[in-house]
This record gives sequence, C-alpha cells and structure tokens, in this order.
Amino acid sequence: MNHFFQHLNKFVSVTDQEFQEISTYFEVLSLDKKECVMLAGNHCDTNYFVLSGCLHMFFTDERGVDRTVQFAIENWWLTDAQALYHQKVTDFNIQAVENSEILVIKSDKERALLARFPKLEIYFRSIYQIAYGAALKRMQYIFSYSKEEIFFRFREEFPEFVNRVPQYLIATFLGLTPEYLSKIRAK
Amino acid sequence: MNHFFQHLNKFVSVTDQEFQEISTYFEVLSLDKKECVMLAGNHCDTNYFVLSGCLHMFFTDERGVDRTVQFAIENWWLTDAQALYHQKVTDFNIQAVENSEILVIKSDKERALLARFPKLEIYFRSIYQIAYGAALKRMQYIFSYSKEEIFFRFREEFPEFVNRVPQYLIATFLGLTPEYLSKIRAK
DNA sequence: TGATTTTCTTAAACTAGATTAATTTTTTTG
DNA sequence: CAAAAAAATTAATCTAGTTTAAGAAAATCA
Repeated sequence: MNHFFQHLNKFVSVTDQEFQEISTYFEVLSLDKKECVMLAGNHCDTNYFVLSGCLHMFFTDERGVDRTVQFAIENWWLTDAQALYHQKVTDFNIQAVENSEILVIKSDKERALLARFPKLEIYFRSIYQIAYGAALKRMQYIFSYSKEEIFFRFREEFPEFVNRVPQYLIATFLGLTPEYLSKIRAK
Repeated sequence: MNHFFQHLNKFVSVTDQEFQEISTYFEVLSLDKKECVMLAGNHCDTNYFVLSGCLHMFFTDERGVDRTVQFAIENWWLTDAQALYHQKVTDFNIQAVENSEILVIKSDKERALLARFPKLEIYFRSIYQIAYGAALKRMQYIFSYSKEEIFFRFREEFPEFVNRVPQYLIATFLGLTPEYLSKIRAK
C-alpha cells in the first residue's frame, strides 16, 4: 500500500489523511503465480495496480498461442484500457507471472474516487499518457528492427526484467517464437 | 474551431463563455499537403488537434524507410506523447497527408490551461486512455494475424480511411511493404 | 529424494513476406 | 494540355523467421 502512496505523490500531492480515505476505494489482493484476475470473455470493470510481483496481460490468438501484450511490475497499472473505458467485454487475460500483491479498484469506485478527489485526474492522465507513449515507442521498435535486434535491445534496456520473467513470455511479448529466441541467444 | 468545442463537450461540459477563454490558449494553423509541423531531432513541446484533414506521425528507420506509427483525422490529437511528457527530443515527424486545419498548443500553455480549467484533466485523461487502449489493440492485431489478414481486417474496419490515404502509407502503418500490399490486393 | 511439470534447446524443412528493379498508372502542376 | 512527380503494380529472387518434433535441463512438488 505504501508503494502506491509514494507513486501517487510523484504526480500529485496527497496528504496522509487524504490517502487514508483514498485507500478505502481499493482492495488488496494476494495472487499466487499463474493465478488470473481478468479472463477473456468477461466484462471488464476493474483496474489493477501492482504493489509487488509481476503480472502480464495476454490473449490467445487464432491458432491457440498465448501472446503477451503488456507486462506490469511494481508501480504499474494494468487493465484492458479500451474495454474498461467502453464498459465492454475484454478478450485479454491478466495473470500473475510471480506471486504478487496488487491493488484492485472497480470502475464505479474509480469514478467515485475521481469525483471525490479531482486532482487524481492528473495522476491518471499522466499514467495513461506515459503508457500511450511507451506503446508507440514499442511500435517503433517492432517496425524498425529485426527480431534479433529487438531482443538484444530489449535486454539491454530492461536486463532485470529479462532475468526475472520466463523466456517464452518475453518471446511472445516481443513477437517472436521461443524457438527462435533460443536460437539467437545461442551465440 | 467548432469541431473542437463539440469534441470537448463529449467528455466534459464547457459553456460558450468558457470555450471563448479556452480557445485563447490555442493557435489555428493551415497546412498544405506534405507540410510538416514536427521534425525529428527537435524538442517536442507541442500538441496538435486535427480540425479537418489528416496528419500522420512517422519516423525514418535505420535503412531510411519512413514508417507511420499513427494517423490522425478529424477530432484526433497527435503528438509524441512520451517526448512531450518528458520534455525530450523527439525522433518522430508529423506531416499533413492532406491539406489540413489544425489546432496547436504549446505544452506550457497546455499546463496553464489545465491549471485554469481543472475539469479538462478529465478530457485529456479520456483521450490518452482511449489512445492507449487503441495502441494495445493494434499490438494484438499485429501479433495475431498474418499481414494479409491485417490489411483486410483493417480495410473492413476503416474503409473510408483506406480510400482516403495513399496505399503506401497504409502499408507502413500496418507493417508491410507497399509491394506486398499491392500483391495481396490483386486478388 | 524421485517424479512430474515447466521451461529451454537443437536441428531440419518450409514459407510468408522482403527485396530489387523495371514498368505502368495516376495525380499534380506550370 | 504536356511534363514531371507521386503512387501503384508486377514478377523473380531470396531470407529471416516459423513450424514441427524431439530431447535436455530446470524448477516444483509430494
């Protein structure tokens, strides 16, 4: 919970007292590795914040292969932003990569929270702006470089990450097969 | 300008009087086809809103090929969100695909605007949330389908768009070569 | 500790899509 | 309208990365 308080305060000023009230809008949840919090086919009305551990959001493609579209480690928010915004059914799953502690907030609570503390709009605007910028950067990588280069640049930039997460998840996140990733690493 | 007023009012309530004041933060700019408003290598401190026409944001990859990462038509915002947020140099260009009318706002003005009208945080949070959601959806498409399928699905979903924008721009946006796009269309 | 499950590796055959290069069609412009 | 520039097509060649299939290593669990 403390992580979240600190993260909030990077973007807006929140007093201890305010945070006391803010935290009543959330639930804390402990997840075991492989446990899921969001399932394809369900209505998406929840947003998740990672206190510790690691989650990933993935979907199952037409041939039955799981593809990770987003990882989230400490201090990251994760949800199907589109489905959440439009109150639609999602076709993504969110699953714990490691044992994790997360904050959970339903979208009606989130709306109430924002109404009660308008300055948190600034916080969420920043979060989404950063996430959107990162997504465009990722597009740029995918279009710019060969798969081999994408992997090496990714490992360069996020070494802790590559050590922490199973290789085959990294592979689908970067858009290559585990076999090919294994091959290019064997140099 | 009217387009912008209507777009704002889809997300927050803004009176005519308020809008009068809001509009003083913006500049209106007319662009000829092919004209650029953002250039790789420059500091990114501006955000753009398309009133009419069409822009695209692209970068030049290592081999000198231009790659579109984002289109923007009427009622879309466009900028390098990451560079804007961190006040960094951008490596994207923004160029008019057609003759266009756009709104321009510098980031210091944008900050001032948000300070003056806090409810606009809601507007921008929504904009970025939607854009982020769309970016993840696009990742999903790119990883799910063959390039051939990506094109046909894209054309299915945005037919006006495909008719309006040169094919070779669509091609780099979808991550395939103009030659291959031409080939798969020839069926 | 041994058994089971999960993750990673290796190698051969195959193909979607890139590359190259030349030509045609369409659009723009003076 | 003719000339130039921009956009689209075609076809042959080539390769980065996938697929398939099987085995090895590591991690988990009872």
